[in-house]
Amino acid sequence: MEIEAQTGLAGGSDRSAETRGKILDAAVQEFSANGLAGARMDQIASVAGVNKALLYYHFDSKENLYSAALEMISTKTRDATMATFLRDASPGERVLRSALGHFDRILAQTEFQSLMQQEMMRLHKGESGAMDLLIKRVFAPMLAMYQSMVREGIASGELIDTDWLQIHLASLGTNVFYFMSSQLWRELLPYDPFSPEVLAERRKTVVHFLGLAIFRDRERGAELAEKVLADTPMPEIRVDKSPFGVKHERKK
Amino acid sequence: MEIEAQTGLAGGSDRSAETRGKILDAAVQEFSANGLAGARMDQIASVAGVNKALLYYHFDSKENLYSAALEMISTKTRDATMATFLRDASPGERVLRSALGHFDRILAQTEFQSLMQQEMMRLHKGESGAMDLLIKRVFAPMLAMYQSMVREGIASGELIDTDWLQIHLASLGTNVFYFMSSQLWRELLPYDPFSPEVLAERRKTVVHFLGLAIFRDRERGAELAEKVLADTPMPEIRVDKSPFGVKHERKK
DNA sequence: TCTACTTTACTAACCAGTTAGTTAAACTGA
DNA sequence: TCAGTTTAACTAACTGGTTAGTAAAGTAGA
Repeated sequence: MEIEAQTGLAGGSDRSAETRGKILDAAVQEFSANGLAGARMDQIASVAGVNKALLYYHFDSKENLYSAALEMISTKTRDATMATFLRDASPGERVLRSALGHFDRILAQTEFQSLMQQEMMRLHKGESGAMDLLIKRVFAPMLAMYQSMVREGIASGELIDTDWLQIHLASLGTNVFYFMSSQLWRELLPYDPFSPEVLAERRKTVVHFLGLAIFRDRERGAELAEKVLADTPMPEIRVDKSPFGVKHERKK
Repeated sequence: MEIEAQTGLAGGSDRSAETRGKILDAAVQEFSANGLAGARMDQIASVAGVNKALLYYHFDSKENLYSAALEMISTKTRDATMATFLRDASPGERVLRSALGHFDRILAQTEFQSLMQQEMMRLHKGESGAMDLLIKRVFAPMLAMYQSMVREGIASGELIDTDWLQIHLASLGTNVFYFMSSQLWRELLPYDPFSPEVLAERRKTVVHFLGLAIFRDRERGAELAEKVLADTPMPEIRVDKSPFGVKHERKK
């Protein structure tokens, strides 16, 4: 028995696995750009270079394909994140590293963030969809690890004595908010908030600020921030920035 | 000449103004719950208690109605926010107050936040829509005021010397992220993250954390946080929490 | 000969927007 | 003061474009 068959519903050959991969990639693109309702099955088929009927052959429905795409990208993201937590370093340093990793991951791959935002809004409306699974398999383990990391840091006296969730929210929230509102900053700030230079500066500021905010000894926080930044280069920014996805408009 | 006629497109009688108000309220509800694409004109009409054609009589199109609804609620929010900035207090205290005010505003009225989130995603896709106007009339003045407030605080030595934008992002980001992911926390945390007690605790933590993070003198930050919290009671939480909006499903 | 895939043509639903008409209040002039 | 006229506010029923999903028959490779 093979190891796959997690996401797809049909067949199991090499060829079909490859095709499913192409479809999933196209689906991630289309869904992250247009949302579940806004995405067009024809567009996904066209980008994947296959016939529309094939989407229904492999994944039974639009929702099914959506779930599969969501699961694929989430698993990827989880594995990348968990790696940060497991480094050999003090809890405080790992908190800084994970904040930086989060920043870089959003930079390098917008799709996950975009899909999550949409999924949050769907969850709000009670259309849980594929989220239940993700919560158990992706978010719960990540959060548990984060929690024990921060608690360890508080217990050892390295970090200030505050709610561990607050540190988590402050780290992630700042990044998510910045990228979420990116187009707003573009209009509001007198400089381009997504030029490589400005991004590098933001990255620094995020980590330094966190260093000043959460460490008992602010000087140590600043030093660690410096160290973490020094050995983590900023990822390449993808060039396909703004026009990401295709608009679908009704004709008049 | 009358003062109104800003949002609506037709007539100007008392009766029509009242009807337009009802339609706009219904529209805010439906659009914030379902997004521009997901909202149903039939549903808005039904909630407003009028015929669908009347929506087209008063506002020419779905997009037009959307813009009008967005503008109405944004103006409301801006006025509430500006009030915080203008209090007679030190810059640092006003920063704390505005963070708390932001938290409370999201609590008391989810619609604005929800609409903004959606509008951010549309902006990303280049469908700027009504946002250009809002940026000039709502966000630009708020941001300018915030910036000078923080800079004043840094200049006087009250606040740490960091990018003013970082303080802004950290304050707002934490709140936005918490409420955006509310349903996720509901599943992940061992307690209800939206019970009045937990919310009160979050509110405290947010302000205290900011006090510790941005003030040169941490003790002063803690004291000011205490003071600000003491004279700002938490708003009532609306009871119509989770099921906000109506789902639209295709029939099989 | 089976699995993976294509092609073409279709349907059923959905939903923004329109049309053609109704109601009632306000205005007009003799 | 009231019949006649206009106009703003509103409705019921329909139209037409769009799109998820299906059906059925066929092709290519291993």
